[in-house]
Amino acid sequence: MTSFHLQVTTGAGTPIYRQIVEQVRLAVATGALVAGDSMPSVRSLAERLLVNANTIVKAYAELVRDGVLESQQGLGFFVAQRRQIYSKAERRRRLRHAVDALIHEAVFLDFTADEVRDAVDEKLTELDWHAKSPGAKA
Amino acid sequence: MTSFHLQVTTGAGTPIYRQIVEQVRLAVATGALVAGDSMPSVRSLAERLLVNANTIVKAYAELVRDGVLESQQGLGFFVAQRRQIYSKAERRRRLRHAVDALIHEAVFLDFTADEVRDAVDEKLTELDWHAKSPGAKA
Amino acid sequence: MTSFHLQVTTGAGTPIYRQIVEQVRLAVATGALVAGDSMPSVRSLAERLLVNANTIVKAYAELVRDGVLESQQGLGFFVAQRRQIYSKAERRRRLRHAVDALIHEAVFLDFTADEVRDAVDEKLTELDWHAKSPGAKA
Amino acid sequence: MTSFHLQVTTGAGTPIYRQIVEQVRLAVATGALVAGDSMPSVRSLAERLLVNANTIVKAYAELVRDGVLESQQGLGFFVAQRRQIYSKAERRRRLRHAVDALIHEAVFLDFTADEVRDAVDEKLTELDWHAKSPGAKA
DNA sequence: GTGGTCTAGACCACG
DNA sequence: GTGGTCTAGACCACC
Repeated sequence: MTSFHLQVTTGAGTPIYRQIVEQVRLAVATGALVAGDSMPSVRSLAERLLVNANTIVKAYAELVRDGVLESQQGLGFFVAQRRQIYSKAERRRRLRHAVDALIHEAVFLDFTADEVRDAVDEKLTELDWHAKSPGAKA
Repeated sequence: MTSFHLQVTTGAGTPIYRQIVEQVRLAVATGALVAGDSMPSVRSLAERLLVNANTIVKAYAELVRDGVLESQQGLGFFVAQRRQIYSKAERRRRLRHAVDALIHEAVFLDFTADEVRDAVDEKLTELDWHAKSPGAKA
Repeated sequence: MTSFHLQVTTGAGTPIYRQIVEQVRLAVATGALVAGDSMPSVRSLAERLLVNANTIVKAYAELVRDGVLESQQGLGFFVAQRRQIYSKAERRRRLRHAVDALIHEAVFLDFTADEVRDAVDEKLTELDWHAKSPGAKA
Repeated sequence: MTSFHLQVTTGAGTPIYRQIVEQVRLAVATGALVAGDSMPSVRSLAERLLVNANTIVKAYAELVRDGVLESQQGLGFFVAQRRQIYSKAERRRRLRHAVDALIHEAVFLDFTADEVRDAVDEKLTELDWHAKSPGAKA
């Protein structure tokens, strides 16, 4: 049970289960969590974050569906081997969807197109992330 | 559910939701309701006062906006401790957050930085959206 | 709202939400439901089947994730254009998983390998289904 | 929750769960409990009788197996109306059901009939499992 | 102890 | 009215 940092803010717009999903995904992407690591149990995490156990169940279920976690009955959840479960078309579709969400928020916040581009660039260079991971191929 | 007295008179000049707002405010001001007290549920109060549930929703919403009440998803409304309003850097924070969400999804889907940039550019030019609306102020 | 037949049996081993998912998938596969058809509302279906609304929510959510349905906020759920969202590897993985489930049940029921083969053949010829649908390609 | 009398004596020869089973059976037989009556929840009864919750679970499970009680997920246990035991063709029915599940998934994943047959064969030969275990009887 | 399914019923955002 | 998120707490299957 690698106790990586996990934190949720209630009252914010984003649902709690979504925050958990995002943070776990990020932790896996950055290597804070690696394949085989065990996740905190549904109940213990619910207590730690002061949320209902079913909220954790929902978050873990989504991560399982997306191939990020795997469940072992009676043992708990574990970080899965990284694999690309989506078809090329579906991946493009999802990227477009994510871009739309960003633009939607930016429009709502009244930013300009250039400000959006800058913000994206800034984040990309900050991560210094250019190429695909070699082993990943749908 | 501290059952403080609450009473509305229909047919009077003042809207029902305003009467509720005023009475709750008064109750808080006088100490009849203190921080942490739970309010009657929207439905139960609607039944008790023989008014439409949306009327209660409207009254509670105004009290939340004014920081008098707080809502806890799935539990109900509670008398608030204090209130805080954010703005200013909040806008910037939310843009960064939206960008993060996009990048995380892109990383998860195993796209490259350039593919992300292209997808964003594509969407921006598609919308042909360059400048802030004149009346908007950063 | 094409009122195709939908029926659940409580007390059986299979969860209610799973039964719903299967039946909707089958209806789409057989053409009983076609792209654009609207699904019964969460609430109405919950009443009709005498189950909790959240059970329907869970079933519909899974169908959305699998690309079978699409949700339009405030309007309801609709049958989506058929598309293959999974990568080739993931499809093989899922087929293997489905085969494992069958074998597991057959072993548990103490059938022979040939009996399993026959049962599969019987069903396949019954459906007279040989080739991929032309337009489907990940 | 018809609060019929229920009492256990520890230290006696008969196991606690058997005492509970007998008393519930008797209550049903004498009409102290009638069809539809709800039973005390597992946890509450465990607390009331000062025994472990699993003991109650065991007693209730036996009563369910015997058709005395019925369980309604999320609601609790209720005195059953009647009972029915299945077998015989049930085995065949369950195999067909399992096959159907496989075929549905395969159709959904857009595999061909031959691909399904191959996948099944592959798994069967992998297990090198041909015959029934000698002691088993259809 | 673990996860999984289900019920009941709350508020929320959207149309 | 629609779907969506959340809480609370029940039983179930597995280890």
